Amino acid sequence: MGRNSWCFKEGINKGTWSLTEDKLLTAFVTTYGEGKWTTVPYKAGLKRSGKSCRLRWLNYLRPNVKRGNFSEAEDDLIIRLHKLLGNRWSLIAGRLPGRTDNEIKNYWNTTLRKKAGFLRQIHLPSSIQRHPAANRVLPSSSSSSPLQATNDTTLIRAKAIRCTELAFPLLLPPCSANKLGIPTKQSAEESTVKVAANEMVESSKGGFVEGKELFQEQFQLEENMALNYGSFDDDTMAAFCDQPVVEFDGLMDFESWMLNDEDVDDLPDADLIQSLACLFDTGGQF
DNA sequence: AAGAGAGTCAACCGCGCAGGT
DNA sequence: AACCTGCGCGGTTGACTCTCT
Repeated sequence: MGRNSWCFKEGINKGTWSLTEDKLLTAFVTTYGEGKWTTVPYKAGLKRSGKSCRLRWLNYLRPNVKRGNFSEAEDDLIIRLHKLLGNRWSLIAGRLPGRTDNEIKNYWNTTLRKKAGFLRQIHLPSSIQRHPAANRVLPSSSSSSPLQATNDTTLIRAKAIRCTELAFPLLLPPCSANKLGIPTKQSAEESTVKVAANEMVESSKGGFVEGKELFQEQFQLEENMALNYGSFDDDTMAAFCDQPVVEFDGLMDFESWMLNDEDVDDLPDADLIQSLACLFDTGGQF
């Protein structure tokens, strides 16, 4: 099925690109533009496959490709988007200007997977069932559906389930350890707090609320910042408007966020959006 | 100093989709 | 309907670097 054009041909170079090859490819694409990758090697005088040229351009040579370390804000955004979208690296990359899907994928596999593991320590009692929508089988491109949880990336939408006991990583300002048995901020990264849904706990906004309300508060706070297009700081819980911020206040904003962005070329289809709607639906009761 | 093991990341590979013939 | 072309995607590989002993 049309794979011949990408396949190995006699005398083709493989492996790391040389400076000369980079210059040839950059000069060609800068002059003639992207596209028609199968003809690029011939026209540019490169002994590479078109596929290799495309990859090299997109992941390395293209202008505005951001190199170097990921910021804390980028880490958080990737983790939250991965929780939402799964291994759809191109979609995730679409939300991080200058980052490529390959780079994000590598970064996830080498670094963020562990970090995300901690953030995913939301404790679910065995009796809790996921919302039926989360198990729905999607048509066609379901193999890359954001709902498809990989072995280690179980999609958990806390608002879509009913809990009797709640747990979350401590991202809130430190509460009194004596009152709640909550560790201090310093040890928060290794711990998960368990609070009964009906247990009265101190809210970050002041006063006491039930555990489930605090969890909802925490969840919404995180979700808003993750889906806002600004960076944020877990220590202060303050969003920084260093990039255009899109308010996230539910599915409709999520849809518009995804659909109105010209940089996103792989848009969710109607079923996907419907499924996301189900995930954001509390199912009537928390 | 050197060898082993772990971590990182550029690049490759196979698959599948959309559109054209 | 069947096949071809062009392309994009996600998983995997392997060379290189870093860290530990």
